[in-house]
Amino acid sequence: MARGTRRLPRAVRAQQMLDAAVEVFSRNGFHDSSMDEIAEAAAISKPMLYLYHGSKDELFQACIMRETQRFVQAVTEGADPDLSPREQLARGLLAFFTFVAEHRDSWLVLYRQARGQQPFAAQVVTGRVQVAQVVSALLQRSNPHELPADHFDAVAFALVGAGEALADRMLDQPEVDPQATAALLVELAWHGLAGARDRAARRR
Amino acid sequence: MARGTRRLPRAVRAQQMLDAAVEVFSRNGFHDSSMDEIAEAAAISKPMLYLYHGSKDELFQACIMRETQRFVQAVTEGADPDLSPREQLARGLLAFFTFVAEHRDSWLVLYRQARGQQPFAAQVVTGRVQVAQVVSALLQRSNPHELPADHFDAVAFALVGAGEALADRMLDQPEVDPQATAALLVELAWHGLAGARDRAARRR
Amino acid sequence: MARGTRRLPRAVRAQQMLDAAVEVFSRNGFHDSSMDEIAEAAAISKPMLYLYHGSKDELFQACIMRETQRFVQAVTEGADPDLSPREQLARGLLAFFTFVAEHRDSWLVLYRQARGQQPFAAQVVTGRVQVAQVVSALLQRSNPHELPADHFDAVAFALVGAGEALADRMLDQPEVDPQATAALLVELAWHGLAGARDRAARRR
Amino acid sequence: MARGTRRLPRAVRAQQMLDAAVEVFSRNGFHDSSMDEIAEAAAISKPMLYLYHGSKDELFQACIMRETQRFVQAVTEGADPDLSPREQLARGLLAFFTFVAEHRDSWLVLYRQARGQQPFAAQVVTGRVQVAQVVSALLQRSNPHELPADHFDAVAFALVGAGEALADRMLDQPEVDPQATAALLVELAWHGLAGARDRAARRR
DNA sequence: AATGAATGAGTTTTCATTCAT
DNA sequence: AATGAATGAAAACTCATTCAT
Repeated sequence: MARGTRRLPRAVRAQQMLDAAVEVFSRNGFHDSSMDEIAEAAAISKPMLYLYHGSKDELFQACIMRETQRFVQAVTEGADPDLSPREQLARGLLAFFTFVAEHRDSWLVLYRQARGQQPFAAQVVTGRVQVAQVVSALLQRSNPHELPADHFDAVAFALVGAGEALADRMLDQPEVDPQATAALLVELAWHGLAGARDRAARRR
Repeated sequence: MARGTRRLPRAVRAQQMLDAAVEVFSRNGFHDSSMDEIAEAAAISKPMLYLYHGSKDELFQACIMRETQRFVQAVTEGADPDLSPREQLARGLLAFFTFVAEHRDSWLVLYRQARGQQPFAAQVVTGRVQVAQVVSALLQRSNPHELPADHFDAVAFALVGAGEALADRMLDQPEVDPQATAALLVELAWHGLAGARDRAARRR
Repeated sequence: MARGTRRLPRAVRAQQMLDAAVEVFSRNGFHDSSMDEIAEAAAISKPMLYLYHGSKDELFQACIMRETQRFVQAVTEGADPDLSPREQLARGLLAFFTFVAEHRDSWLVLYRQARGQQPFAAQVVTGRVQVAQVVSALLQRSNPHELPADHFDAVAFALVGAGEALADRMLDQPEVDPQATAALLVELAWHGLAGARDRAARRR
Repeated sequence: MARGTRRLPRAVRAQQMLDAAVEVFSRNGFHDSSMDEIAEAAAISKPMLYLYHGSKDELFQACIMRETQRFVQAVTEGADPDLSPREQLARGLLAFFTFVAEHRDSWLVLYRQARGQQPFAAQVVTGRVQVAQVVSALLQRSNPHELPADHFDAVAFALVGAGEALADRMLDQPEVDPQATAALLVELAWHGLAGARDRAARRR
């Protein structure tokens, strides 16, 4: 307070470093990113990186955590427990695809880089499992029939994988938009190919 | 240290080395696997690795190519164009999940390691796209309705992603068997959650 | 192990390294000098060598360039265009032999090591050709007769070779001094053996 | 000639290997020539190289010795003690330049490669000194004046150096022929630049 | 007599990481 | 608070040399 405007220097600095780190990591991968390069991208000296983030591993950790959090927040934001499960899924997926489209780097760090790097993969996998569990619960609520919970877990996993693949595809094909992708996946989840066929038939 | 049989013919040695390399790469990742470690795992000296495979990159390449070929062969083997699309998909998926269950390392190298490593990712992605196209063609044949090809491409990608995720899950949960996983995914593809519900209802 | 002064400014350190490198290269030759040995001779760590000079090749390059420059400067220093060609040559040769006597290592690196090493030989040869051309011009000016320029080029080359050989001999025979060697070569250049003979006759 | 021509016993084989070795060494230098490459150039297996020549060093030694001997023989061949010293020198130089022109590789191995390589340089230097002594004796006989032997030694060295430089130049300029080069150097030795000038004057 | 198979010992090079100021 | 200077440790890669057949 005494310094008024110099209120959050540390925190801001730390964020700037993370920005640079995420950018570099997503571009070159974990191992092919040197601390030198990251320091340069952040326009600070290497000792500063170490002072703020401890080590390369911890820095990568910090990246993962921040991006995970952003990701979770973006997807959770519009959640509304009063909506139907299907509508909840639809909104979540739309948020997801939108996030990926707008935060390429975040997504690539999480999905491409972190998953293959031994000490960090577990963390990402855990996150994925949690998302799957939320989806599973959603599906169970929408299908109050006598099916084992395990069935819905599996389906949820499949949906998550499908979402990831479509996100990946979207990154390669700029003409595909998040809206359409989300709609497709919801339909696929609810009615499978049959749904698409029927929908097409109805349209006629 | 009893190095097994010495003086093997080239072809055999080359395979031994690939076996060791796949094992080590799948365990540690590309960068955290040293040529020393691989040489030791193969029970040969490092120069042999270089003599037979040129460089670490080329060795990894060779791993990817061999495992890709094995993978493609396993999944393609039972293909029968006379069957219905659904049946073809069912068989392909069964072969796929069986392969993953029986060749953990192959799958991990391809799915986890190669996809994140800059110079090799393209190759794996290409393979994935090809698989998706085959699936897309299959789906189109089974749904002779007025839907754009692009729709089926997207659905095919989603299926591929779903398959990968379920394969991943299977590796963590030994009680899940390939048969059930394949059945689940076919059902999901054809009828979505509705399918599962109806099936459950019918069962009652 | 009392590493002399630590934490020197860049420029000074870079020179220290070149000093050590020239010494080691001149002693062992390019290939038989390891970066380890050079680092030790420079009393610094290997990474410093790479940080300051890029690679072994570049380090050798840097040595050649610095020593070439020193050499050229030493030989050119006393040049005076107003003097007679013969006097100019005499001074140049004296400077040359003096330089060699006082900078053994410089000379050996340039003359012995660099000339045989494939990527660097060209550079040294080029320098030699330039020196020969200067000498050739000098000779032409002192012999305004109808002889083709090519003749003087050849003679200049011969003189350069003679100078190198005498320099080499001087290094093996400490009692031979630069002064006498330079005088000998000038005389030889101007009058050949006849000159020596006549001079001897005159002396009688 | 199924196996007919497989007569060539040890000696011939050994020579073939030396041929290959000289060619490779002169092309790449000592260190950048691998035993693999030499074996391949000689169209035999590596163990044969070792069987016949012991080690890389010994092989290089053998090359130097054979080429030195060829060189000495070529230059000595036309020697005739009854001729005048000047004529003897002229013949020797002609033989020398002719040899260099016709045996590029031999010369390059001796002059360029061997002189810089630590364990072998001494041998080449010794040969050079011996040649210089022969020349020195020649010069003394042709100048029966009161000059110290040491003077002639120095002049002889200068001549040797001049010869080497002109040989080097000749290799780069194919239009220069041995005959002219030898004549030039003899004239230079006997009368220096004055000789050339007078000769030019006489021609007019 | 000849060779394909194999390796020990080294080299250059690159980082993540820490001093000293 | 910030950084230029410095390094320990390890990795990829090569090559002269030797077995075992």
